Amino acid sequence: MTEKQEKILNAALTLFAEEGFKSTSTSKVAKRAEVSEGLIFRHFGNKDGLLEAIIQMGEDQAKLLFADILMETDPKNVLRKFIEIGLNTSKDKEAINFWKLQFKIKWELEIYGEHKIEALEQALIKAFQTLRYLQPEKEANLLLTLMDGIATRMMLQKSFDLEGTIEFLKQKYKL
Amino acid sequence: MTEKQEKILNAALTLFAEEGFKSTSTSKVAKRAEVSEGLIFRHFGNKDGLLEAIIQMGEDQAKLLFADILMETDPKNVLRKFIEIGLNTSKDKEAINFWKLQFKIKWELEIYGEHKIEALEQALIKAFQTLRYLQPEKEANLLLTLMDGIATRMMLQKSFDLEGTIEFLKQKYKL
Amino acid sequence: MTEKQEKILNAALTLFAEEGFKSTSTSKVAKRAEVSEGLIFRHFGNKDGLLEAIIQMGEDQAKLLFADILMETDPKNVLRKFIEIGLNTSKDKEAINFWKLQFKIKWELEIYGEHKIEALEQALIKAFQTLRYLQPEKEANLLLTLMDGIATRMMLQKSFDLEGTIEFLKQKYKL
Amino acid sequence: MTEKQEKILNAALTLFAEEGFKSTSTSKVAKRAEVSEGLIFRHFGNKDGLLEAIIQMGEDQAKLLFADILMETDPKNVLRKFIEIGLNTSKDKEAINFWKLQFKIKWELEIYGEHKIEALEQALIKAFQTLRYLQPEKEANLLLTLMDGIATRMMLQKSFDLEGTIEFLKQKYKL
DNA sequence: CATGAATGAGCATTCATTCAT
DNA sequence: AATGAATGAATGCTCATTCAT
Repeated sequence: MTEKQEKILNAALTLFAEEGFKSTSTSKVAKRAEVSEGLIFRHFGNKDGLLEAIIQMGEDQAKLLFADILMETDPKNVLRKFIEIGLNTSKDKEAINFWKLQFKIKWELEIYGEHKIEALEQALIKAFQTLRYLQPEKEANLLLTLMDGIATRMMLQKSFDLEGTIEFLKQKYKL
Repeated sequence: MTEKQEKILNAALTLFAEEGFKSTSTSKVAKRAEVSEGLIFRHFGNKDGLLEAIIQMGEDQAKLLFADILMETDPKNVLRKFIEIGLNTSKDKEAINFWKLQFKIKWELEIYGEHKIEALEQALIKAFQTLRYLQPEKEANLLLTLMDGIATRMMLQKSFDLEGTIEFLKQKYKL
Repeated sequence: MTEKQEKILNAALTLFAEEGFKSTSTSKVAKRAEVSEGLIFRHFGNKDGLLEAIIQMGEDQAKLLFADILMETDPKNVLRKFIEIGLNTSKDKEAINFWKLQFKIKWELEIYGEHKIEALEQALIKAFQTLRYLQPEKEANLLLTLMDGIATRMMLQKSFDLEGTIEFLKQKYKL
Repeated sequence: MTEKQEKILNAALTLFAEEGFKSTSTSKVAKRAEVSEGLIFRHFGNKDGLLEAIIQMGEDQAKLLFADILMETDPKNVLRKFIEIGLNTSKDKEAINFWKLQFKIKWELEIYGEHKIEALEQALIKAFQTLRYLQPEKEANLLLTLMDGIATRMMLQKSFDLEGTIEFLKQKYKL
């Protein structure tokens, strides 16, 4: 990965997250990356290729983020760490961009990357099992679904009380 | 509202919901509505005007939908009806399109129409109060947030078990 | 000529003079005339027909204006009145519009209405003859040409000293 | 300046001069320049940018043309050269286009580029002063105004006797 | 690897004009 | 006579992509 390739990816990540994929022209990306437009195509083939590279980059990042949870053995810690993902994200500008892009793409292209969260789902199920919840699969699913809602609010509703919501959640799950 | 105006609105609603606002060209709308492209601009001024008309149309529909909940006096019924919104929507093709569009636009334009759900929030708070929940505002907010998550899954994750999730929710709230 | 026909002609005259023929859309004319766009075509066939009607209207007005000069018998008065046309025009908003339109159209369509000034030319030639100028045709032509220049400046150059120029001209021709 | 850029400028100059700025579509320019339409916008930003480039090109040319007059020291030569500008122009197809465009734009956009002729005006005033004319400013102004008239006729009135008029003028100023 | 000129399809929008009422 | 809905071609401009250097 050359320096210019990275510049392109970073520029594209920011712009796609801010304005959406369709609305961001390759010329805008080139300008922000301070690179000739042709170079984007040399490296990534076409605009979709650029998007894929960014998504891939994101998945790697996500794996790293999730690894911390997956390695946790104490079920309460699993839940706590999962619930706190959003809180940690909200403090890191780059992380926000990454997640924003994930959701924007979900909606723009109507692709829900189920496989990305499979491992996470299993970890949550196991945690709920250990904690003797009656319907651990359903609990896990509901929590995952709720996290989609929290992400939605967190990124779109300016007045959303992220910390309060997370506090309330932890209380509910007795963490 | 002439016949052709309605054809335009319907075509646009479907296409915007399917492909997104930016990705849908006015010419595509015109073709689907079997109408000249110029007519769109005669009636709605510009593409944004068309979108606004659709959103307005949707809001009127939403008000009708919410009115049923707002008039409910029994707190358990308030919660049940609210939770079941998604279920009812999922059976009506037009309603799905409308809600899909709402979410797509949220993400594409990053606008969260908070005022639209204010009345609903108040109704939920009151319901939780009556049911003696300790933190009715937080409960209401969490439920609303969860509904955003359910909507996200319902519309993007093909394998999502909507009915199971709703059943589980009702059980949780003892409805 | 109905009332609405007149409203259309007046609106078109003003707009064509202000913005030019090509740049003025029929819809703008209709709006300013407070008339439906279709009516323009009912009455004048097409946009060119509207222009022709205005030009005709202008020619009638010009004939009236020139008649005063043509009926003059004293050669000095012929010259004076001719030279002072611009001065008189400059005080009448409607007249300015009319002349502006004439020149704009000249340049936009590259039509020089020679026949319109033939009678005037003859009157000037005769005046110069009577005043014993050596080359009355050339004198007449030069004066006519100069008037085109004066009109150009008067209508386009904001700082143009119309009165001074006319005074100077009268002095030159000993009027 | 690439070859295609020049082709665009030349095509645009001709077309704008022949049909006017507003009436000439960028697609027509592209076709005549045998170039893709997009290229016009890549090089000149937008249609106005193209016009500006042409005007700039013309102004450079005009400066060259005027320089010859401005450097002249003999007052009679100043006047003669000035009066003969039109004659020289009339023999150069490209020059005619340039001047035609200047006047068309004057009328289409109602801009009179006063600063362009200031130096020329000063040179004329000085010439008339040296020749002991009583009102050199007024003489200079009148001559400039007359030249606007000559240009108008020369370019719009097919039957205009340019050479005769200039001959007559030279005689009047005893050149 | 990197540039930037060049392309052609597509976009939102405007326009003159027609037609049913 | 008058309206306003409706059309289809054209307009200025943007975009993703290609290619010679």
